[in-house]
Amino acid sequence: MQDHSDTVGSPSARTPDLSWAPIPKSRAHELVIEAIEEQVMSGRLSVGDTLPPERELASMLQVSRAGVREAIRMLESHGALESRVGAGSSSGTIITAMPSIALTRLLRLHIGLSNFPVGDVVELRIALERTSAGLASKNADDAARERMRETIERMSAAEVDREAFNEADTDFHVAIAEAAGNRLVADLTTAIRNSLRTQILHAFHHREQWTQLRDTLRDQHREIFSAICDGDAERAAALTEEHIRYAVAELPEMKLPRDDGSGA
Amino acid sequence: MQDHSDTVGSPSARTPDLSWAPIPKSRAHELVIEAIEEQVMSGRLSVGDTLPPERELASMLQVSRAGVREAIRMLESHGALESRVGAGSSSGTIITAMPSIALTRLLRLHIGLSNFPVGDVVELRIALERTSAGLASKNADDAARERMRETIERMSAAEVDREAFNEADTDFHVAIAEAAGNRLVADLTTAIRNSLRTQILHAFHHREQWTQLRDTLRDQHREIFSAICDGDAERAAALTEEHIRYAVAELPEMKLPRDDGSGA
DNA sequence: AACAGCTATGTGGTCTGACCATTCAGAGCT
DNA sequence: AGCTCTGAATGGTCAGACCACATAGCTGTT
Repeated sequence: MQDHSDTVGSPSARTPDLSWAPIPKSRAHELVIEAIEEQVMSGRLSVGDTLPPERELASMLQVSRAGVREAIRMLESHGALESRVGAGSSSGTIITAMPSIALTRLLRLHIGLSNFPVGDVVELRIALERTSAGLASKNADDAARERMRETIERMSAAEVDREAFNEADTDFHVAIAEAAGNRLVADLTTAIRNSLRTQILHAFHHREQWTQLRDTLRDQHREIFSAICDGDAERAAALTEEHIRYAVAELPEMKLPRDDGSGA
Repeated sequence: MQDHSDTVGSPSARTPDLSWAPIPKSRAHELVIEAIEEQVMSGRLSVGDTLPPERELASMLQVSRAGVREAIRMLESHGALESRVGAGSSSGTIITAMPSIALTRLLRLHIGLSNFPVGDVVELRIALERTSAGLASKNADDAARERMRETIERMSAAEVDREAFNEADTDFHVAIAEAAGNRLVADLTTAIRNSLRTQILHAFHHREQWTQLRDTLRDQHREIFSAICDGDAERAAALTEEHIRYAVAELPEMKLPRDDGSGA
């Protein structure tokens, strides 16, 4: 933790620039977070390790247990921790690595707050999936290709309904992202997909006759799949962008953010 | 996401693969989060509004104040809330919209946990900034162009040191992202840049003679700037990718994540 | 009346201490 | 050996108190 006494500043400069205000972090839980983050950054704590028990951490850092718990909650909300009750080796608060869940919640929240228009999200999705498709064209192995093929098969099933189709659709894009070999991009792709899940499904249901749309989307998947198998990165990327733009254009209801508040 | 061991896996079948485990939400703070999120998603709460006081919320939801506070911390860590002490109108817990800070912390944390190799981050950065450059070529207004020009000027100053150069460098890329008119992409770009800030600076300092590198990078910025002013999206994107790849290649030290744990 | 200063009040921030619920390791019994 | 049961460790929750802080509004002076 840095001392917040660094008001120093350059004497000669006349307020040189902004620089984030060096807010005095007086809040206890932030100290705890800093302490934990320091351990993580220095490598003394890594995935799988367990934190000291809350009570112990509290006494070590000289804060109350509530403060420790608040810090743990914040880290947990970032997908960096997980708490398990009980005794023994598998209990306690352990360092984890589940950023995509955290990213999903974060994106969903801010989309809900209308900070991120759906159009912006779509643009990001295109950027990500172009990259994924390109990388997948080079890196995909047989198993990955099989996963993609399987989703297309599911999309082709005669009895497929909207939910199942959407699932298969999602799985196809996630499979590409994972095949690309870039965890970060894959996680972000998953997060975006999950953030928009409700709205996509909503749009699908507002589509009276969807069999034609379904077939078109499935065929586009086939083409993308083909390009990836051919190792044609450029074509895969272009087709992916085209596919996404087409889908968005065909599902205008997706842009309606406000729905009912009934969570599933 | 966690290990993708949870995905498919069973080739034979159905496995609706619902993803979301039916977690028994026994934890109190999760209920509180759901309650707040519901208000947000339904639009009853939006940016600027204030939440009921903690004590009141606690009694309304029939949980302890500690539970409420933990929920608030989690939302706060996502940049969706901010708490202020005191009385009167500007106090209390208010809904905010600061996703970029949250994204920064999240990325930094997971990069620290080695979940996201620097190479993956770079790939994402390229995807984002290609998009930004492309969009900026179409959307940039005079003010935005002026901001970019100013950063190039700062990079050209005779007395510029590594810190100042890095600041200007960052500002240039952020200016492009903002000029693109896509908040989400801009925030992510900022977050990535901030996440890597320490390591970039570290790499810069390990570079004995850096004047040549500095000039090259600055010239690349000039070219990108020129392409954007010309409205040449394709060229701007290509130059940006080239620029980033060049910088990464020239700063190999950036890939060393582990440092010493001694605070500066 | 206008202003300055003080106080009341409401808010988050923190701490303490207790108790509950869950889980596992190991003692003890069959 | 195998099973059962108990103890202990751990997170989950709660209640109540007090502190720090910032505004709103009252009070007193000019």
